[in-house]
Amino acid sequence: MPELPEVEVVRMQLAAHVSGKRVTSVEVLHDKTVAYDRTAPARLEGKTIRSIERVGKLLIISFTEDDDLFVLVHLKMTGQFFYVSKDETVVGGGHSLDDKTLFDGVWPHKHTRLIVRFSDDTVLYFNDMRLFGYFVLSTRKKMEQARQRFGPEPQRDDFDDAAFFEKLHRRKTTIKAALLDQTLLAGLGNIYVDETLWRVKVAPDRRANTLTKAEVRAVRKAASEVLTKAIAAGGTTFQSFKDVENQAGTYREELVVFGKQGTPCPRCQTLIEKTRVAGRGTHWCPSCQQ
DNA sequence: AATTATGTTGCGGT
DNA sequence: AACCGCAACATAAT
Repeated sequence: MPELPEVEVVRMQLAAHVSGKRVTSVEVLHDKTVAYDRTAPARLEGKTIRSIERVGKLLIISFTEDDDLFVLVHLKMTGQFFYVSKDETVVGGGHSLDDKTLFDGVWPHKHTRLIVRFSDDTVLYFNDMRLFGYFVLSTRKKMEQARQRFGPEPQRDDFDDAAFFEKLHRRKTTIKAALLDQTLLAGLGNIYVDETLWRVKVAPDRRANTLTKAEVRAVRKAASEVLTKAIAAGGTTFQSFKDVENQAGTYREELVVFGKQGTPCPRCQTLIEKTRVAGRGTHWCPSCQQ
């Protein structure tokens, strides 16, 4: 269930390990993963990976030999990549609820949906337990359309705070629902929204249109800091998730409210509550978040 | 057995 | 024409 930091960690790992490699075969193990077009991935055979980019939580793979061919990958809740070299050493990464089932040292396993093999005998596995994720071929036009559905990412230095305020000001929904909307702001998910709102002392069920300009600026800044720190920590890991070179992301240690219900708020000692906002489990301090 | 899960999308209603 | 809230997608753990 990766959010922007986890997807960025995966992107960096993939860029380091498969950029410049030539695809020799793509094996589709589950049709839904490729939008039921099981023959399409064969078009990747013989192509060399040029780059791996990320927009919000979406990965975009491009190829040296074809300007109009892209792969769009979304991990959704349980998608993960593992990159395995000839000697079976894991040097790729992914994310899972519980790697006892999803990452048991055997490839492929029951949740492996697609296998990409490269000319140097290395292999990339795409696993996705819940089958919400996708790995689909795209034209440049469709790729651009997908890109345009995302709002700006909070870390951008050209972020337009005034435009963001105007958008939020027109929203009647809760600030939490608004921050989860990827067309407004790209990258935050349930964990990092809760962490961001705690930092700026805003209650998750406040109406988005009640935030002041100063609060909106603070939200953007806090979101940026949270995402940047989470990337630096290798993402957030629950259960026993393993990451780059078999390391777990350590941002979990820095979480203040997510999963901390019943523990004292580090700012005011009031107990953190877990409620439901925007249909999601929501963690917050009822005293200092207003 | 029922509830929950770090994400998005499509639907009916406003 | 937006915008809103919620069910749906599919699987496993508690």
